[in-house]
Amino acid sequence: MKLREQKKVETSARLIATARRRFVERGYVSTSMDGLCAEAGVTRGALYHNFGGKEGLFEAVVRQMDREIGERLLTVSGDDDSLAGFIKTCVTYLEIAIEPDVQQIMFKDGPAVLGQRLRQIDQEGSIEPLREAINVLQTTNVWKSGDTMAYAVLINGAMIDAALWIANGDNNARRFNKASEALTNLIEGLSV
Amino acid sequence: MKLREQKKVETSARLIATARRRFVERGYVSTSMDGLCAEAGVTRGALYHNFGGKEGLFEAVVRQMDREIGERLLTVSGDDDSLAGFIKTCVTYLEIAIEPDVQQIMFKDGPAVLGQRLRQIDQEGSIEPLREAINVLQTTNVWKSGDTMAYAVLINGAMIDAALWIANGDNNARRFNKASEALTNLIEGLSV
DNA sequence: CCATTAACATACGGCTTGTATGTGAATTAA
DNA sequence: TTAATTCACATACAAGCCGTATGTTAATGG
Repeated sequence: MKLREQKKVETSARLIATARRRFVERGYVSTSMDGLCAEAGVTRGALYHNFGGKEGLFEAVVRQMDREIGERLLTVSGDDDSLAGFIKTCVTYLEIAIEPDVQQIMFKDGPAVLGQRLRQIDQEGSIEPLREAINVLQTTNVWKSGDTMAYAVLINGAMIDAALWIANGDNNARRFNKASEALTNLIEGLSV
Repeated sequence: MKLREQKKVETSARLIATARRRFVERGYVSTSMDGLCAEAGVTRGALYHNFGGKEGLFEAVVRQMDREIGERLLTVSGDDDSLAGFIKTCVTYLEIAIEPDVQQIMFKDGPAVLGQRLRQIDQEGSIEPLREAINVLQTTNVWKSGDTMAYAVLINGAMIDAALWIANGDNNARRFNKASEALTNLIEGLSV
C-alpha cells in the first residue's frame, strides 16, 4: 500500500474510533467535532476530507458497528438451519441489542441522523440474513406461509423494541428472561 | 377562565400547531426556532416561557400526537375483547403508524430528542392498552402464557418496524397487505 | 388605585458547523 | 534526478442557532 494511502486509513480509523466512543458517551448532537478531532489528534480539515462532515463520520461508525453485529451473529448461527437454531440466533441478537453502544448508535441517534439510509444499511446486516433464515424454514415446511420479508421485519422490530424495553428497566436480567421467553413463543407460533 | 390564562393557552396552541407542521416538514434539527416563532406570530421569549425550550416544545407535540392516536384506536377497539377485535386494532395501528407525521415525529426524531422519555409517554398511549388487551385474552384462555408486557412490547415493536418498512417502499398498498397478513399470522400464532 | 405578577419581547454571547483557502509532503512523469 | 502535480490535511472565516439575562406591558388582587 502506498504511504499516503496508509496514512489516510490510519487517520480515518482514529477518527472512527474516537467518534464511536464520543457518540456513545455524549450522543450525536452533544458531540462537538472540534473536541472530537482534538482527541483524535487531527483538525476538522481531516474530518471533512475523509468523511464529508459529521453525518458522514456517524455513518461510518454505524457501518462498522453493523458489520460487527453481523459477524457476531454468524458465529452463533453457523450452518444450523433448524427452528431451534433460528430462535437461538434471535435471542443472541436480543443480547447484542441490549448493549449501550448499540442502543445509542443504532436505535437512538441512528434514525434521526441517517433516516431511511439506516434501514438500507442494516437491511444487509440484520434483516436480510433474518429473511433468508425464515425462507429456509418456510421451504422446509416449518414456517407459516406469507411474505418472508414481512416476517423478518416484524421479528426485527419486535427484538429492537424488546431490547429498548429491557435496557430501560431496572432489572435487565428479569426483563430479558421475560422477553426471550415471549419471543420464543412468538417465533414458535409462526412455525407450523 | 381568566383572561391572561386564556391568552397563554392560545399562544401555546399556536406554537404547538406551527411546531408540529414544521417538525414534520423539515425535521427537528433543521427547524429553526426563530422562523417557527415568526410564523406563529410570537418571539422566542414566548417559547421559552411556555415550553422551556426547543425540546419542551417538541415533547408537547409528541404528547398531542400520542393522545390523538390513542383516541383513534379507542374508536376502533371499542369494547370488543375478542381476538379478532385485537387483530383489527393492531392493523389500524399499522395504518396510523404509516402516516408521515407519525413516522417523522414518533419514530425518526422522537427517540433522539426525548430518548427514554418517549417510551414513557407512549407507554401510556400505546403499549399499556395493548398489554391490557393481551391480558384480557390471556385470562379468557385465548393467549399463550407468559409476561403480558413482554408480549405487548414485542408486538408494538413489530408494528413500528413494519410501518417503517411499508412507508419506505415504493408500493405502500402491497407492503401493507403483506405486513398485515404476516402480523395477523403472528398474533394468531400467539393464541392457544 | 396601586403594587405585584405573569406573559411575553429584546438584546446579547457563545458555541458549532460548513466552506474556502493555504501548505507541505508524497507521487509521478519527463 | 528533478520539476510539476496531486493529495491529505491544516487554518481562517462566516453564518446560524440556541439559551439566558434583562426589559416591558398588561392583567390581577387587595
